[in-house]
Amino acid sequence: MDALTEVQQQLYDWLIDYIRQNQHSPSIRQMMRAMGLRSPAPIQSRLEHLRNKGYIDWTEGKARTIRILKPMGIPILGAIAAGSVVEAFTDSVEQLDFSSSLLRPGDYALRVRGDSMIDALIDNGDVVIMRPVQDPQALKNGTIVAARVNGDGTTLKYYHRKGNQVTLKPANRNYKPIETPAMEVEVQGVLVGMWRGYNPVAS
Amino acid sequence: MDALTEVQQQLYDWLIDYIRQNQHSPSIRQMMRAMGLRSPAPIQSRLEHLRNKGYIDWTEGKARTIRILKPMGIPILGAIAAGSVVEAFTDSVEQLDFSSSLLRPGDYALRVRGDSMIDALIDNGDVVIMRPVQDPQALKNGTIVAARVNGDGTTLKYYHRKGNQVTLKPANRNYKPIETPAMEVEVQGVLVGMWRGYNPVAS
DNA sequence: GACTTTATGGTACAAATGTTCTGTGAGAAG
DNA sequence: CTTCTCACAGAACATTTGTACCATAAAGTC
Repeated sequence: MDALTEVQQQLYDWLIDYIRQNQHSPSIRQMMRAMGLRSPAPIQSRLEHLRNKGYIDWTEGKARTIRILKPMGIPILGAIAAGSVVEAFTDSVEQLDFSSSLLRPGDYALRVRGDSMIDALIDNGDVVIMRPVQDPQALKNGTIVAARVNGDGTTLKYYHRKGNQVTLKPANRNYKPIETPAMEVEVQGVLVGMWRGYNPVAS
Repeated sequence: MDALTEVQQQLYDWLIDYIRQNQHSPSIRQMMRAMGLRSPAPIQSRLEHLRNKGYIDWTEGKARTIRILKPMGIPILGAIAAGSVVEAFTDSVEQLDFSSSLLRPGDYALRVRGDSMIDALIDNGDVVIMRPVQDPQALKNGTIVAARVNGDGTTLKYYHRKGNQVTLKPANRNYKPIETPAMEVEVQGVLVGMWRGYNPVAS
């Protein structure tokens, strides 16, 4: 990714902020005013530079169609020590992207009920993000899947297959694995992510 | 939230899909063509209905400025049993929202290093989403915070305060709590969420 | 100095676009 | 039946808006 000049960076930062707040891109004359300019031409020029450098894109001739190509999300500022006190904030620019790369169309979420996956650090109340499987044959052993056995109900388990025998293992010693023919198992999705929300105002 | 007529629902669904894919709202004539109409007036009418019912909003007179008011995200299809096989998919319409309500401007993420929060089900490599604290005095005991002690480094710990004494407790018996005067503790954020990504193609 | 890139101001134009108005018709509610 | 709401077509208009062109100037590069 090419570097930006100062004014290009200013416009780019403002653009991202505007789109985040308003859910749509501004018009060129809006950017003109925001940058303190009195002509649309400089904005046009900066936008073309931003496009040439791969930061943005838009549909030519159409109003307010600028797209941010770099993933949007919240910045991962650095690493935090959960062991001993070691690391401080850095100026890392890694981004946690919720919009495009992590989630795909078709993904869905499930709220976890129960504690059978507790050893996999998935708790009751957590939200798991699942992705439908196109090719059940390509499923790797050890992946966590949402599977329905015998039309009964959907459970979250480790998936293990040996020949035509499938074992669904919970991550909790108090529960027993389910062993059944592959025919009986309908894999509804593989685990791609997990979200746990905290309420900061709790006592 | 008021109910929608069939054509209104169609337009609304198409709108959400379009905005999700293109990062900007379509024009009225685009919607017209997508709905198979030959006049912009019906779209105008449907949009006003959607606005009156609280689903969308836009800036009058400006092109492509429609905003979706209902949170966007991926649908939470239901609950999944992690204990025993109990629940099936439902037609729940709850949404896991990554764009507006869960995350706020100013939020940032940190990648967790170490295992001191393992008993809180936060693992090495997880990404925690933190929110800056406006009023450190209002911090409740028991919340998980990113705190810097004595200018040393930032750690993720449970926050407990008693008078002017602050205790930062790890969620791992192998580590000891840090006890220090409140003066020495700089709380950089409270935990509002946690994300763990899985790679479905792993063996 | 000559040349290129970038930044800026000003103006102009065609296309895109939101909006309004008129008229017609279907269906539900009273 | 009357009334109301909603849906659709067609046309027209004013504004917004992307784009192009011309000219000036500052800064860096050769």
